[in-house]
Amino acid sequence: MTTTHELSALPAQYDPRETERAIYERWIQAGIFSADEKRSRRNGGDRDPFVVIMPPPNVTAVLHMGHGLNNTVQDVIVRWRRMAGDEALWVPGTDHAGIATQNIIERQLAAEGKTKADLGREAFIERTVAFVTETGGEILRQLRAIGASADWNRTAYTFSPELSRGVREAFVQLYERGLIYRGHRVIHWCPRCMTSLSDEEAEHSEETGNLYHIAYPVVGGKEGATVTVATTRPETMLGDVAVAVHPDDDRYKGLVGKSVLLPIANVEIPVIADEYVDPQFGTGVVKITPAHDPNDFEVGKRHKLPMPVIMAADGTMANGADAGSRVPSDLIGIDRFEARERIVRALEKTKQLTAVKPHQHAVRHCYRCDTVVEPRLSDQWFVKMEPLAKPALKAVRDGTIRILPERWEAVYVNWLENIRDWNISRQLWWGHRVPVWYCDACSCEIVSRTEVSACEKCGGQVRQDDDVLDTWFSSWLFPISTLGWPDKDSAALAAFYPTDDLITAPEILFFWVARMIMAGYAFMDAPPFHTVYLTGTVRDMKHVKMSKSLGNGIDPLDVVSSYGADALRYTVVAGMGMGADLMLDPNDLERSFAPGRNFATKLWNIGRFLLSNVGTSPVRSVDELSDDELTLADRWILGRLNATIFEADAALGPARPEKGKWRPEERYSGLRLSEFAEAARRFVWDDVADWHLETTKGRISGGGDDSEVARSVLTHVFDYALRLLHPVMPFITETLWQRLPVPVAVDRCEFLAIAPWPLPHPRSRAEETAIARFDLVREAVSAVRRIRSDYSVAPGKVMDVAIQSRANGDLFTEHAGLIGRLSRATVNVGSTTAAAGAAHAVLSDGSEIIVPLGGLVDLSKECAKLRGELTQLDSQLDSLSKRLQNESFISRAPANVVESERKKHDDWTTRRAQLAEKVKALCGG
RNA sequence: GGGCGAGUAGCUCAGUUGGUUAGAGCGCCUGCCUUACACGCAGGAUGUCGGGGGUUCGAGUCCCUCCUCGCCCACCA
Repeated sequence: MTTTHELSALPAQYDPRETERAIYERWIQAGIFSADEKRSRRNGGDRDPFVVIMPPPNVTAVLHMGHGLNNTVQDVIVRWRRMAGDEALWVPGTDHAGIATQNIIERQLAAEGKTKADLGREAFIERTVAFVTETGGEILRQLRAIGASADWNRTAYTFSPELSRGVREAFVQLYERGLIYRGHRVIHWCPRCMTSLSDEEAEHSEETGNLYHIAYPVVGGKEGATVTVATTRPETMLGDVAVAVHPDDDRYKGLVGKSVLLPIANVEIPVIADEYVDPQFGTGVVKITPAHDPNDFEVGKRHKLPMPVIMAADGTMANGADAGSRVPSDLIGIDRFEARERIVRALEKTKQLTAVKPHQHAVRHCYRCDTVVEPRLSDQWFVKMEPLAKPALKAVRDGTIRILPERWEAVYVNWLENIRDWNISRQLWWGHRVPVWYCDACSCEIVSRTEVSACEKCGGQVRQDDDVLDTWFSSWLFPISTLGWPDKDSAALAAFYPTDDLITAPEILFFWVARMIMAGYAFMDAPPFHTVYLTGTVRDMKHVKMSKSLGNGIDPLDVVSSYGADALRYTVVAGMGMGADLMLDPNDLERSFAPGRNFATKLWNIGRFLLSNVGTSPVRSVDELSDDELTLADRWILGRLNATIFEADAALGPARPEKGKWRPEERYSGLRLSEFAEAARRFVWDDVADWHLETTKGRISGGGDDSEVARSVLTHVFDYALRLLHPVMPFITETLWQRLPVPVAVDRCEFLAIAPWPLPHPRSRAEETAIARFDLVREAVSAVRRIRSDYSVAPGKVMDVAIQSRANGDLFTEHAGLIGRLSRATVNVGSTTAAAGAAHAVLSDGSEIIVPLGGLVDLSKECAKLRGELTQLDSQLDSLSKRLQNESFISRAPANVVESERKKHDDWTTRRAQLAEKVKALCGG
């Protein structure tokens, strides 16, 4: 793209579809999203690096509003820093998503009437690779449509050879440090996905089930003696190896040491005493099923009990290890829930089911397929988390890392303080294979960074562990592995690690964010980032989370094609408080995205005005303009621009902690994107478009020196407005900026996307008075307009207006023409006496607006209005007087507050007198 | 069961350390196609700031309590 001006006029209507794709293409070709290691200060360059790692979406994902929101926020921040002169890097990527992807392929196979076993492991993986290769890049392509300025040359994939190397390195390092071990214990098992899950992957949900009371006969006791246990999962009773009571429970003291007969399985099991039992709950007797309940497993270990497995991997009943023939033949192969029914019925028949009570309890479900998970005894690989958690906890406590919004810090701390070991092995085919080899000949175990083909000790055959690693075991390395780790000499790692902000959804605070922090300290001895920003959730108008399955989703690409990416981005950014949920109506996209679309159109039309009025020939630089060349309106808008730049910077920054750690006063500041967007919108719409632009209308066409001043100021102001808005609305601002008249003698870069972020103008000193004085002019205009509206004076009729002002007569005299033009009136400034039959208004400086209505209007209306005002003023004045007579107030309130209240009292008193006089003159009495 | 958050205009939400007459967008009402813009312009209405109590000269803001929603965590079978 060239910087020469487009001489053709802008089309009347902005068509995002026509422009967005082309502009994005030019950005890519210019390479402005590519970060250069050598320019990073850490590598001897002259720019601060600013790095954001994109939360990698699943390779199989399709873009939804959640991605839209999250990636827009990231892009706004990255674009802001890029313009601010940082070496900005946004690393994109995807996640191979073990369970999720495998499920999709399995579903495809099922549709073909096949299972993964039919294919075998190798063919299954080949097929999955083919699928991922074909469809995997789709979501990243979609992100380009919303303007994501990521460095696509660095696109990462958790299952790529490079990142896989990091996964192995991490595993081996942790193993060598004794932080990875194989454990035999009860874990969460999804019978549908046929794999183990981590604690985090087994989600709780409150459900009403039943608490079944079952009587177990006491062996050798009195005829008919029983103990009654309570359970929510009767089918697990076949795996019972004991019943337990509390050691101090007098009810059952005599029973401990005796045996009971387990119904159906017909095995004798002991009664034991264990502190774990709560005498208050249920019957005070607990059945102990070590292989199918984590607590019972602990009890079982303490009492050295056998641990029979009575369920197969798919959740059907089976006699597994140590089960003997506990499961009767008619239950074998029966699904666990069906088996529950059957067992309950059988117990009813034998009168051993003594009660069924509804019971609220938390049931865990698989986070991928929602199947109820089954606690199951098995061998898994675990990461010992406590040593890893320590530095991660310290980092947030001491301000090395901050989490926004603040409240999530407590959640984070709570999780880390109660951290439990992480089950990282999955019984899947799709994922990084556990890098452990076994030699059966000498029964040794080899953990290796490279492939092992023969036993190191005996040269015998080896076989690799069948399991793969949890997907999160690769994504927790993302901030380091995408930058080249474990390659210690990686230029990218040196230039860009630690990164800066991490922007993601709170759902993965534990899955991903906390673990990345742990990995950062474990492998780099440094935090991965200094700021975690957790966005809200996108919901529909009933506050239900948007999801494809519920059919209440919005496809961001629909929004892009209807209203443009900028409309989507602005709406999302402006509508979202920090960490707050965003409500959008999937049934009314037009209304939902109106704020963004309307604003984009507004910008477009300002651009059209500029092009047709200011033209395209170079303008003077504002820096050359002297104060006396500028009109009051010019000085006002330049002042407002300065204020807006300050507001924008205050809302967004600081970009990084000034002294390495967040100091208390800066810790929760910045990243208030909606405030930033709102400040920019107010400036463009309320100030530039509604006021300043209107004041230039007579000037530009007038020719001469002032015409040049007006062209210059308006161009400058719009230029800077486009810069401020570019991070939020990159496409339309770039389009308009490319056509802006270039200031004389000012170099400018090729793209707005890399144009310097606005700095406050040096002219700022005199601005405060200019702002106050022009505000009075605006007040006068509004007052006249209100009178016109209140009295229904026809829009076409030019009204005669008199302004009386003691303090600012010169101001109004000077601007009488402007005030008249903006309010459609002929304005005279002087000492006209209040005429009967005229409407009045008082400005904040005490100046009076008088509009003779020439009998057009019923005066009683004006009088009623004035009397109402008077009454209101009286009551306000009354409470203010009381306050000022209150000695506590005078003595305890800060002096400046008291002073301003006094001044207010004086002002109001004057106003009251004027008003009363007016009422008397106009309405008599 | 533990912890956290929210309740402000019809809707979605701002309201920094307590201090002018509580704001914005959308919606609504009135009038306007005023040659950049009807996706617009001008004007307007609407709030016992969830209820109650307290601290204070002063509370939407701080404290207590209650009510209503939401979220996170949790091995009571």
